Amino acid sequence: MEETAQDPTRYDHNQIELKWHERWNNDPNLYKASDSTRPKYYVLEMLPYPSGSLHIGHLRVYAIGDALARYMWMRGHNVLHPMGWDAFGLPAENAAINNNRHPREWTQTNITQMKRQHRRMGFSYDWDLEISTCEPEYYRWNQWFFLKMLERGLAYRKRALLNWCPECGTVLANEQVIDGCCWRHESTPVEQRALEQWFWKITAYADELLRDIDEKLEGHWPDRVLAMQRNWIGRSEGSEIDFKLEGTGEPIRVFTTRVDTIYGATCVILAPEHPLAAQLLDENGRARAKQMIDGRAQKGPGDIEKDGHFTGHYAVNPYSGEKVPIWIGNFVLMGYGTGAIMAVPAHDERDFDFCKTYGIPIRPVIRPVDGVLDENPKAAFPDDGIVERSGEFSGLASGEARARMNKKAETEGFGKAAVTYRIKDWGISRQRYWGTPIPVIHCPKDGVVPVPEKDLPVVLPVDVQLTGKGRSPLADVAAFVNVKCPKCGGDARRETDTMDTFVDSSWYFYRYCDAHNSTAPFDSQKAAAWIPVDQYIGGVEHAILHLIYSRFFTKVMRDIGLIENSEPFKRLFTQGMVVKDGAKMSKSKGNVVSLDEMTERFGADTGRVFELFAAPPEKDMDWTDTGAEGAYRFLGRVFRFVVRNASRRPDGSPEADRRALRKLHQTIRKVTEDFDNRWHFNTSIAALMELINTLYDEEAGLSAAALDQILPSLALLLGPFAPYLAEELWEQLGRKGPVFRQPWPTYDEALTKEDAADIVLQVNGKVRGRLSVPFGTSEEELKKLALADPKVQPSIEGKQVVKVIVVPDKLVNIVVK
RNA sequence: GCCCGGGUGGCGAAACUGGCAGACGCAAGGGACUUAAAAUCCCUUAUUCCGCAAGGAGUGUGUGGGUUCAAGUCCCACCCCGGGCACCA
Repeated sequence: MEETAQDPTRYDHNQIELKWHERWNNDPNLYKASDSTRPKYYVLEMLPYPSGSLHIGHLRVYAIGDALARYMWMRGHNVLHPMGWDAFGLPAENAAINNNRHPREWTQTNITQMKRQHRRMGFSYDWDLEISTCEPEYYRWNQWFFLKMLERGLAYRKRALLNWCPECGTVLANEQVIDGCCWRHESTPVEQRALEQWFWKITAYADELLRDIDEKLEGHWPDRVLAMQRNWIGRSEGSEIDFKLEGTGEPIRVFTTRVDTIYGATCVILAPEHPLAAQLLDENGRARAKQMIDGRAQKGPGDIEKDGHFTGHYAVNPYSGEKVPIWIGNFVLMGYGTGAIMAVPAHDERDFDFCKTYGIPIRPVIRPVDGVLDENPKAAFPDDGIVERSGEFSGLASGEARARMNKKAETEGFGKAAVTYRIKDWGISRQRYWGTPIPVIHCPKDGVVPVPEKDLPVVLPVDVQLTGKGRSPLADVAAFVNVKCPKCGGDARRETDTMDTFVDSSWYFYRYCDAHNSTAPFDSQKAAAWIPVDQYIGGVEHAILHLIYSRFFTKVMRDIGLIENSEPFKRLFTQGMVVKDGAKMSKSKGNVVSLDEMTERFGADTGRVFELFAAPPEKDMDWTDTGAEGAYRFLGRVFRFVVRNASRRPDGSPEADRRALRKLHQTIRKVTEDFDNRWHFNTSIAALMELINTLYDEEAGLSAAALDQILPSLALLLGPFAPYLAEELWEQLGRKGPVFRQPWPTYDEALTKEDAADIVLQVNGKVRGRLSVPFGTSEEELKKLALADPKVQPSIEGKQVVKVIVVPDKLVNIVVK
């Protein structure tokens, strides 16, 4: 490119942005939320993982959050807008294994890089509050929370079959298994392994987590996220009923939601892992059970066939006294309900399939409310109806029958009404290095002994051999493992598993409120001043993982007495993905546009404006370079208009002024409403484009007085979307910044009014003409004008006018026959 | 199978409470400026038909019905696409 003389009307994004970047960086208090006389507003984007460097796919969530933060400042709030790093995690460890770099060093390098990019984008973060979860100052509080959980009986250890990802070399929580595969390795099937693990009792809060969805979150969180959480918690009301093992009388407890069908139960089916199964089965049967368990662990994408095996034993139905066979079946899950079911083939599709296959009788006991009992059903009838052939309960409606049967079970002591949840306790142990050490010590004499609070943090050792193979690398670090028991002083071993990294992100937003506290995770009063987060923004992929863990943590913290609120996030917004060439941006797809490249070519402002303009923020958006050029042209047009007119003092014409000011006030209204109602920044930016188009049209006729109003307003309106350009224009207009501390412009409703009402004239709903009349013209008058209109005349001539609909200031529709 | 979204020009989209469908941008075409190009500025652009033209007539928001003076918007049935859950008893 050839050297050209400096043209002050050229929009040189690099020159402008680097100038302000420099100034902003030299002002550490610029974005400090220090004015507590203003109402608080806490806006937060989900904590990023420092994976390397940012690309334009990452940009979107921050562009949304920053626009909101700046707008809320301008609306007079004291805004908390922090940023930090979810710095523990597997990629760091894998980088260490593959490239022989220490996870800490790898992580630090990435943080430095990404922080530089965040700053270059001009986001309004208070970097003073920056946290990094891999620092002992942070993770010691994970350990502290662990001890609190232990004290309250919310942390426990048990041996269980767990999801093991061979690729990660560690176990996964249920929430981290997707389609039978690991959430990080989409094509790696998860294996079942029996391991001794730490669990947190999220099930103790299942009911409250569910209830607060309705009571506190509904209407403020996206429906689909709430639907996913409800589904995940999976509350189900039913009954637990004891069948008796024939011979010994040992109770076999089943869970059912349809106790009203129990007279139709023709067998009892146990999960193959059910403890009783091992007792009842012979050697051959146990082999079949093992087959079923293994077959299920390796289940591929498709369904598995129903498989069953008769134990040779019988159980007695407590209502009918009938003797039914006991089977094991691969479709009965040990982890849900009681791990045993009664099969009612006539009224449950799965039971129908199973019993059909094995020739077990099918006995209908429910008839449709307005029908008869189907004696030979071709398929299960799963609906509620009227109970038949059920002794004293015959003739009752299903619901009533359930209530009375539950009562009977309770009175006679063989069962009760019961609620079951799908959600299971959160397994937090991980057999990896780069995470928070679990603060307990195993003593041969005293068993599991918590590390005393005064000894926290248990610091992650630096010198560790990482292999990624099977067990925690910490187990091989003698200096770490070998300790004295805090209770008896004898030789003991440290726990070598680390915590799931979702622990780190479950409470970080509290830490921002008091980021440098060295005696507590945070000060309760400081947190109370900011929590709940007013607006949380992030990807929908965390709908059940992070967002349910954080809700759980908040409830526990409340019960500990740290805070008073029960929900962490008042409002949640989930932004759409950035798509390029029809696919989500990712390294493996090779469609990544680096943020640095984009910034160099177009500037941070253009990137932000385009990402907000191309689609409403909750929908996926397509990145195209030509689209970004459009956003760049728009900013250039604004820049040139302001620079050209900053020092002109023209006389102008009242008509041009009126048209331009009308557009200005309409735009202020539009952008304000978009912020306050639905965040459709695409239409806000479209409105700003319309404004600049009008200003170009009217430029020659504008007066100095009009310009004095228009130019500063333009800079302010641009502030949330293109902060660099806004600041530059503000300065060129001779104003003192920063823009985001100025009051948001207000509009005058009277000035937004058009001169005249544009009335559409329709005949039978078809547009035949239009009319310009003063606002408030009477219905009578409009009707008269419409009927007399020369454009309308031909369409009604010779026809009978049946009716005339008049919508004042809008439309007249003449109905003719 | 169940639960959420969604289907509008060549493309991304707008139309918020039923009242002119397609704002705004991209792409495309034309023009101005320029020796030329880039940049910039201006104009055209859903579609079919009639007309030399000014202009006019029709069609059009996944499909089929319905409600209404009036439907992208409301109701019923269905098709397609995306996401979530999926032997949860």
